[in-house]
Amino acid sequence: MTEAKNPQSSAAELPTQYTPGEVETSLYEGWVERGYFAADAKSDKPPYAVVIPPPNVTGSLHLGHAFEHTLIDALTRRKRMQGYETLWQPGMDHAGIATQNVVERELAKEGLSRHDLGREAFVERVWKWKAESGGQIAGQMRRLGDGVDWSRDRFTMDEGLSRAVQTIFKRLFDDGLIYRAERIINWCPRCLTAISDIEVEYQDDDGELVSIRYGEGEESIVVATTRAETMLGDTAVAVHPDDERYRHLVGKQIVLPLTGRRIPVLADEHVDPEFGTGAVKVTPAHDPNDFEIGRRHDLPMLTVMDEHAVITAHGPFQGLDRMEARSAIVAALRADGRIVAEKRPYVHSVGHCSRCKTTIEPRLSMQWWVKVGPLAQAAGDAVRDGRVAIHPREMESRYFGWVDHLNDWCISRQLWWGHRIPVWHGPDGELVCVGPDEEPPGGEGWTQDTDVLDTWFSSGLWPFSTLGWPEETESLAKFYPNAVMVTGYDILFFWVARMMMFGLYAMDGEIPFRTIALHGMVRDQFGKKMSKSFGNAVDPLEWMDKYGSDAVRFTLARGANPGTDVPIGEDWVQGSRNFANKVWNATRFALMNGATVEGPLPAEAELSTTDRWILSRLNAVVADVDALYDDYQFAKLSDVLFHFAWDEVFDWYVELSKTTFAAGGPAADASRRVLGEVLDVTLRLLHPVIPFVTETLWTTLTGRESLVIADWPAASGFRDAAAEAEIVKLQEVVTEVRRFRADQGLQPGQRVPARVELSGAGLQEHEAALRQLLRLQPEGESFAATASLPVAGATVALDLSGTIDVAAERKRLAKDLAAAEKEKTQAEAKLGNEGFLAKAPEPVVAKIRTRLAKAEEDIVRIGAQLERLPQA
RNA sequence: GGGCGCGUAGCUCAGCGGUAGAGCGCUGCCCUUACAAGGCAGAUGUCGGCGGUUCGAACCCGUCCGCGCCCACCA
Repeated sequence: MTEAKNPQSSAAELPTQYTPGEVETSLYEGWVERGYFAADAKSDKPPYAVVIPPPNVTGSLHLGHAFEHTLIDALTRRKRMQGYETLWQPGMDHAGIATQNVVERELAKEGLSRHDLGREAFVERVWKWKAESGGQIAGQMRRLGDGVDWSRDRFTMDEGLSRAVQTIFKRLFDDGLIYRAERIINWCPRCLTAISDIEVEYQDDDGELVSIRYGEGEESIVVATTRAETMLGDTAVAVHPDDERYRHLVGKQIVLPLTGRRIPVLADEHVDPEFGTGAVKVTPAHDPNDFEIGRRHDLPMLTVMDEHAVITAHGPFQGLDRMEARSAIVAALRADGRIVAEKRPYVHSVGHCSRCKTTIEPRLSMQWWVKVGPLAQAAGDAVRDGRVAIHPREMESRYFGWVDHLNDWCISRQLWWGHRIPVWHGPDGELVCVGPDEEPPGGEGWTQDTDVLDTWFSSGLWPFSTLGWPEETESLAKFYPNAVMVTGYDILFFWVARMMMFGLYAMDGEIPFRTIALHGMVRDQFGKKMSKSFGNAVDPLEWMDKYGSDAVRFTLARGANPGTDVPIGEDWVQGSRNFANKVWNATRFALMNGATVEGPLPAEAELSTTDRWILSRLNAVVADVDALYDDYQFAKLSDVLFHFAWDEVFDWYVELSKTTFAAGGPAADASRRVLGEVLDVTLRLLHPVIPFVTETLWTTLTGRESLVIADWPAASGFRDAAAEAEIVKLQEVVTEVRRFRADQGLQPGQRVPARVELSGAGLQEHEAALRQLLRLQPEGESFAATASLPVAGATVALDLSGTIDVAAERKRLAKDLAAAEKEKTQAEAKLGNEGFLAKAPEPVVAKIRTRLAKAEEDIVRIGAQLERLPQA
């Protein structure tokens, strides 16, 4: 064996199996300590910035986070290797209502409510929770290998970001884009707060549609409702203006049952005469449509429920919960003979609080609003004019559909956990919006608004608030706009659209990021949604402990087709672990055989065909992977790397190199350098997705400091089509002979005397390797060919000493013959088709001709082989 | 009611106009000195149905059936 340039001891350091364990943790801490992930705003390098979609501090990360982090980490690691000043901005979201609910549930276990503590103590308590949850999340991120700049860690409620919130609030307020108004809002009677339209989840519930007769005799009209309890607040009945049936009643007053109140019948365009009876009860204070009708007709707004959705209207129903009231009122109406029809069950769409699933109660309420018109217009335009690209493209329509038909955004929440609205109320109802450096108005009777802001208000500022805005920091100048926003399609409206609106507004029309790359949701191995209640949710830590972070990451990346959901099962993670182990062992082999990265690659003339083949393929793969990264095709690039590494490098190049190494000499030296090169580059290519195992192997292989700061491979442009074709041919010959051996029941290790004739295929160079791969002995003196296998112009004759299984061989050949004949028929049919010849492009026709020629050749060859077989 | 998308090997999914693919699973042989978390060989599909366009369709068009998601003020 030739002296290796690499210390032989390095291979001995590697055990025969890859065990991720604590290796991963210590590697990660080393990376952080050495400052690899720190982003320097003063750097001359071009910037590449991505913000983390800040996880809610409601607990710990799930597999969906691991997925998203894998993608962002891979992107940023590659860019860092490419020489960009890379910032992966970490941080977390206070997640107002979600976190408040979690802490309230914790309190409930102690038998306490937030009111027992009072606002200040409760908020204190939430901060304590935040510290715990935040610590847990940071730990998970480190375990995953997230290359974030921890020195820049932010929280949506930290001092700087609170300042950003106050600044933009003030600016919007002064621009007239934030206002206060009393409207029907979505009220959660459990969370006791207003929520925005998109925080309402609609689902089909079973209800009961009752038709109730209002008024008496001639002057009566039947209305239908699923919410009978709201009739207590009815202040009109509406019909369509053109509806002949009710024309005589319009303008009249009729008696509202159970109350004795007289309410008008009025005409309004909104009413659909086709629906139900064509008459609608109008409850302006408890239904958004009715509210609009009420506004148009100047109706009284009669509130009959309190914030808990308990009836407040005077009378027998007072104090009843809305659901109790519903049945009580229906019963009372039935007793009065006023129920003229009932439909049960009646399936209809009902809104629920997305946080606690309680049925939403539309409620008339004074709230703060953002006037989204101009902001949404700009957000839509930025995508329309191509300044921001949405990937995958199909998601654009969803974005436009939302941004272009947006109602004003209710931003106030009656919660305690969040950014307090910076407006002070004066004794006479004055409103003063207070900016960050301003003193709130003093004096008697001035109090700060008690509401807090919707949590998405602060996260909407994330791409620039994390960089120091409103200060004009170096970081802001360097890293805004971000390169890409990687996030789930489920929060396109909640978050992405808001960042677009606020980014463009606060940064004077500058977009927050150039590309929006939307990923799907992680699902279980059967494609089912993961959820705790369904019992199929997985703690990423569990799998990381069992199989390593790399395995989890690789599995997630392999499933990441743009915008589509990602199924993941434990078996698949196991498969990825196996891949990591394979890479591990291939590198061990290389080290044991003196593979090296030292010195220049041997000149082309010194390289064997095999070397040139693998280098040619390597360069093709580098180019492919680059293109796929630029298109956010994580699944495909992972697949390309998986197959290149395993099928081509490990199963063929490494196997072929064994012969070369055994022979020694300059060819072996050249191969050692090429193997070193191929592994070096392959490890670099794999590093962004599986950083840990690649780091361990690469530093051992190269003796250099770290792959994290290594250069990303550049395709050299070296390609050798002839070498590629030659190796493909060699693979054909080897596979064919192996197939024969398997069919003949030969044991894989059994040596067989053989005579090989490879010059016809131009494969002479590979005879030694071929003999090694096929376990073929020299023919010896008494050689008697009992089987002769012609393939691809080469012939391999084997001496099976008369033990050939004729039946098996006949079966195999018959099958091949049938395939060749089918092939011939198909090709002939094509070539006999004038339309095809006239219209098909030349390369296609040529391909068919080649196929036909090969099929004919095969038929002759196989026929001859069959003939040579002894009769059974 | 609108909009988007999906039905391809047992499972989960790629492919989106020129001989049907991957991973896992399955069958057989093998502990061949990097790796049994491995090697080699193999089996498996009327590409949801029906029409149409085309020399040629899993891929384009129409239609039907079955799913999923998003949006919408169905009393």
